[in-house]
Amino acid sequence: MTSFGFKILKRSKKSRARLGVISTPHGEIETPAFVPVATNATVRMLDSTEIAALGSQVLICNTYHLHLAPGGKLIKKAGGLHAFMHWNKPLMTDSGGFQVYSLGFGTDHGIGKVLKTPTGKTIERDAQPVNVRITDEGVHFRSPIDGTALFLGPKESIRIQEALGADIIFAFDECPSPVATKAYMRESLEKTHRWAKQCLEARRSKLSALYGIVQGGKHRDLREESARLIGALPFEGFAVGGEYGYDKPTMGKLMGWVSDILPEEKPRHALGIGHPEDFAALAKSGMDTFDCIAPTHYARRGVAFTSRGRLDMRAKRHLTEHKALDQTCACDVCGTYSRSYISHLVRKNELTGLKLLTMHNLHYFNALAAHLRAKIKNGQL
RNA sequence: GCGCCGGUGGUAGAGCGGUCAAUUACGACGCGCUGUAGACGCGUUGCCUUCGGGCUACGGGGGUUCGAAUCCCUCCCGGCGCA
Repeated sequence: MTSFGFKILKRSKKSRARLGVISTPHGEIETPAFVPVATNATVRMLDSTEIAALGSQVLICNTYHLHLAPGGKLIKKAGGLHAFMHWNKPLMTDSGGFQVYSLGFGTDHGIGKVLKTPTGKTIERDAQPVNVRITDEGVHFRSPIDGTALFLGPKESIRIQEALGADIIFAFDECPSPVATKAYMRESLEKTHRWAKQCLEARRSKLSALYGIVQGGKHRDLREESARLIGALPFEGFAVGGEYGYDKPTMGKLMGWVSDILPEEKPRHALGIGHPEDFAALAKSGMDTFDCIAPTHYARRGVAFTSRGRLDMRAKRHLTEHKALDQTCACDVCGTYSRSYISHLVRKNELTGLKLLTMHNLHYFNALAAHLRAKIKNGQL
């Protein structure tokens, strides 16, 4: 069994981009890599064999959700997450830090972590979400499904993640809201930093590589401070979380500033960013892996990502188009089925339609990442 | 032929004298979604509009009433029962 490692094969002369390989006990990840999201130990609509066939190298599952059901203990008894879901390639688990936001202020304000239009809302220092209580020690959750109470702090998150046994696990952080004031951000950041150290102390095994998380919102000073502090801790890799400003250029710049501070020889993961138009910016700002729900989430809403942009397959016009979803795509779905057929399935709420879109989108995202690697290799990025 | 029940917007199906252009669901159309609570959420869905409102509508016709999708008469159509 190989242990964790990261090798940089090539550094771009034009940007911070690098071509690399992450080694894990369950195999290698060629980077930059896109990481599909498998929250409940499944990429929705697909089984593990199908996921692998679409070119996915690594998945990210969720500590909060898997702890609620079926529970870390059960999964451990099943032989760990890999055996449980029959996925023998690399796995990551998110720490539950995102749920601090998504089930907290995110739900309260009805917004995601990327804000395109101002909401007029702000979160002042010491404010608390409705269904989540954030304390210095950790976070008290209440499941939106059945009200189950769950406390997650750095120690709890690490315990659960070690029981799940992913190859890469993440420190427990607070993902702050994009509408938080800087005063709130400052305090949140200090919490995240304390928790990062506590996560390192809580580790019992080195079977899983532990990534520290840089926060700081859209504030350059906070981001840099966070990168210096987290980057100096003995994590095997690093992640950047939270929001990165309203526009893409800002995101690229902020990511780049963080990259410049983080230790160069360790891998970097961008948490929850990765629409197709973000890929190049992520790689150029020095990110090695990044996960995003976009391909799977949008597929279940009937949207295909293609080389010519998003296609809403619910639109009637696709019903009469007998060509492939994306004529330049090499995936089985595009090689087999027509837009017309897929549109028909989606419009009739047939799950097969959503499945086909999930497959295509995942292939598309994975191919996009492969293309990125090729460009770095050829000195084009 | 007699008796009973029923005919409402794209569909199903509420309403049963004013607050009804008509609840609701589905459908249709549009918008949103970036470490997934969510095969989801939001909006529009008779026609016209200077956005104040105006017009035409609840099988057809006629009546009662200040006022009818709602009550009465009649015709047409459907279901059930008896001949």
